[in-house]
Amino acid sequence: MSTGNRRDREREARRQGILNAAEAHISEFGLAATKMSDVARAAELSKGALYLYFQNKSALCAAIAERAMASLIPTVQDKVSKSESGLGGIRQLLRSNAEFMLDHPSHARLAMSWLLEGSKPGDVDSPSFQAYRMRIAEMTGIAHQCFEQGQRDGSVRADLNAMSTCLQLWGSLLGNLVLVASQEEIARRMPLPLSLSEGVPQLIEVLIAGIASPAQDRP
Amino acid sequence: MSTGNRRDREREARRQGILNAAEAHISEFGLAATKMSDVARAAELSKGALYLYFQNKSALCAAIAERAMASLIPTVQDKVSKSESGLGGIRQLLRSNAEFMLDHPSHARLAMSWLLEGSKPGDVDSPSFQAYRMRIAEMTGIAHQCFEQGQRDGSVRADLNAMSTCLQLWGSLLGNLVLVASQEEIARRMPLPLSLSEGVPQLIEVLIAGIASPAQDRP
Amino acid sequence: MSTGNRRDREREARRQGILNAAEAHISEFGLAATKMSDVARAAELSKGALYLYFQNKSALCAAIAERAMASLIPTVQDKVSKSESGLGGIRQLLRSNAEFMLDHPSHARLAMSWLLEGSKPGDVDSPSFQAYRMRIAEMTGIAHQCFEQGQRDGSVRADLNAMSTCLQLWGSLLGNLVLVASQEEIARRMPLPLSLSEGVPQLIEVLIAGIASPAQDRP
Amino acid sequence: MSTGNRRDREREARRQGILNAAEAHISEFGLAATKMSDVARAAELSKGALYLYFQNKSALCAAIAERAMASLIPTVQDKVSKSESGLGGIRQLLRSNAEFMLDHPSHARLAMSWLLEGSKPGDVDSPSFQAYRMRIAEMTGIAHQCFEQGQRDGSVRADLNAMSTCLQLWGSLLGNLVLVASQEEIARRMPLPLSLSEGVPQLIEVLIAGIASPAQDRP
DNA sequence: AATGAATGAGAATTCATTCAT
DNA sequence: GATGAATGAATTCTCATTCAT
Repeated sequence: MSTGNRRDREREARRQGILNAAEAHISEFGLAATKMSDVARAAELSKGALYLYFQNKSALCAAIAERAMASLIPTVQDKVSKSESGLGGIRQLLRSNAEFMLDHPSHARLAMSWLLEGSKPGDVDSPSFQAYRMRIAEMTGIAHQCFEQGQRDGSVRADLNAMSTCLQLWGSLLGNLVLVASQEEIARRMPLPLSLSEGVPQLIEVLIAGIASPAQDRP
Repeated sequence: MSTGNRRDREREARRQGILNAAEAHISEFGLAATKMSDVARAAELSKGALYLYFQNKSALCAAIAERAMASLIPTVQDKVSKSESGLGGIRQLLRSNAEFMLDHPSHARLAMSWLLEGSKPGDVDSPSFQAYRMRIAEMTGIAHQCFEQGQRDGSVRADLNAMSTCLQLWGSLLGNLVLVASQEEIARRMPLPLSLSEGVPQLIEVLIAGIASPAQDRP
Repeated sequence: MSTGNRRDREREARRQGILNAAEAHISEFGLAATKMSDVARAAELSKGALYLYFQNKSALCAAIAERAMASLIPTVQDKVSKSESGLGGIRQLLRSNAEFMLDHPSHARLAMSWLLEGSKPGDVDSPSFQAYRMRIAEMTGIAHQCFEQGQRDGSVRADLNAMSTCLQLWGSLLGNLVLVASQEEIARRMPLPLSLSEGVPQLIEVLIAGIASPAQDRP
Repeated sequence: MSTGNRRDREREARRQGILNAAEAHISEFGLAATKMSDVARAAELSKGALYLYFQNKSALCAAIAERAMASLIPTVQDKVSKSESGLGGIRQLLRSNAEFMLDHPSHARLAMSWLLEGSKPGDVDSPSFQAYRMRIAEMTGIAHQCFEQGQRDGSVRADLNAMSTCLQLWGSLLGNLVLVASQEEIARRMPLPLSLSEGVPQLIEVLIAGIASPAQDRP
């Protein structure tokens, strides 16, 4: 994996630095409010240098998302493999995802913003985006497998469509984690007695309970 | 409610026309891609006139959201009141919300975009925003009441925090309805065998099952 | 032709003002050195306002070229129609074109720069460009007719392909008028004893002599 | 001419490689669309290395033009010296130039682009540019001599100013060869039934006929 | 000599908002 | 009330040139 080449290592380090800077800014201010110049400043680089590492803003975003998933997948795989039931695997999967997005709020903001803004033609052709797509396939594969195993081992309701439900679980998690990341905004709309992030474990249990086989797995 | 004054009626009609135009454009293209000039053109009004009815773009958005909730609340109240159990009320509430957002995808897009973009100082002071806040309080009130009733009548799990869970249900619904509204974007990321909107009733049943008391209400 | 509408007249006046400003700047500094901000400043307008009148820089250029040809064509038509021979018509056509480009050096610079820079996809779809294309067709039509008439009336060599030769005459004229417009640059490359513009009538006579029937029309 | 020094020979080879790369790219895409990085990539050299061989982009262009003329001049001299009349010499000169520019479209594009863009202060002081200026003087000298010989031997019209007409012939040729090189662009403006390059010999004959003494040299 | 990462001064274009009519 | 022309700050992206290694 390592090239052994100093030049390459430095280049990769810079690339990571840019991703860190962008991620941090998106976490705090959101995607739309994150300008390339903000990223450049945060990365202590000139605006032009950004474009030596990423084709354009869209590719930069894709790279953030890709890196995030790439780092999350091994954890998920590990946790899932240690679960004794399919349902347990789903629980681990949800927990890992939630934990990750709580640590990296930019991921939730980015994923959702991206869906809402839509992509310009050409955006989806960047190498970063292609890589991102592959990660999604990996993660989706894990979830799907888990779900079907759960249906086979009786821990998960058999009447649910696996693919469809997995997507719904992810949508639910993502929706809620955007709320968490936007707690400040929400507080402008309604009184919030508690910290949103603390409720996430409960949310996961509700979702798990929702897909569990009737006489099963109440923790 | 009606002033009986032609001038006022016309003014209100124009206002509604603008809201319709904006809502339609946001439904189709998203918030960021909806320019004030697009709204003006669709409303067959000049750009300047928009500002006679709404302080700024943010207030226009607030007005859209407010109108949406205002129109939804009576339906919800009616449906909820006819439910025999608290859990049934929650189900009706989720169904009504889902139905509404499926009919008006702008609502889901707007609500989420808004959270993600954040608001500029001053945005939250507009009359439209204040009105929106009141509607949220109403809706929240209904949900909260329902939930607690469900806990009292035994249909809803007693171990859940009412306020927190209501918000989570809404987050789940919203997250999923954004996915539905962004089906095209999602299809660029993964293969989608089915129409996302068709899965919404199932999602609601999963959520309901998740909050139902153990030996209860499996449809 | 006139709309009788003050608004429209003012709008058209502004449009012309922008065209004038752009033309003047291109005449003096060339196309590549003419920035939209230069045009805006010269037209005493904001940069944004330019885009109320022209889709983009390319469309602005097309409009300059179109206006130039539109104003030139009637003169040419008049002069040509008064010629007693086809060859005489060609002479008038060349003279009119030359006179015009000497008065408006931007036209020669623009036409040539445009060829050299190439056009981005989409550039050729602007209304201005379409209009420009129609003007070219008109002018080409006049030249072609003239040429063939000359071949019929014996004043023009019969061995020449009409369309091809017309284009060559235009290429020759354009090439030379770019030299005239770039006299300063040329002077940096070689000693120039005389004003280039004064030689243009002679050039035209050389070209005319080149296409004239052997025993004909030596002035 | 050769230093006999390996170091120097290698350096010169690299220099030529850069010129080849630049020439090829300009031929295909034009001057404005030819970036220094394109040249570097095509020359299989780093961007920085370019600047070890050429002061800047402008000097690189000058060197291309200089090399082109340097290679063309001997041919021209040879052809001209074998002509039996001054007019014949001019014909050979035009033919050689045309042939060369058809083979190396970059030369026409470059020469014209250069005139149109203008030169920044300092550009004309580079060694390459000085050398280019000398080549122009040589070529001009040949043409001028030829022309005057033609006037003495009666093959060329005596009423034409030699220097002025030579420049005009060159302007005509250059103008037309830019059209040839931009055939694609022209096709976007008007229907082009024929290949422009095929017409060049005819153009030369027209020009020759235009400067020939009345009863002379019709081929 | 050679590298190629970094710079930074723009370039075109966009759009919410204002204001004279 | 209504208009729509005008603004101008902001934003993304480019590219000739430099310089530490």
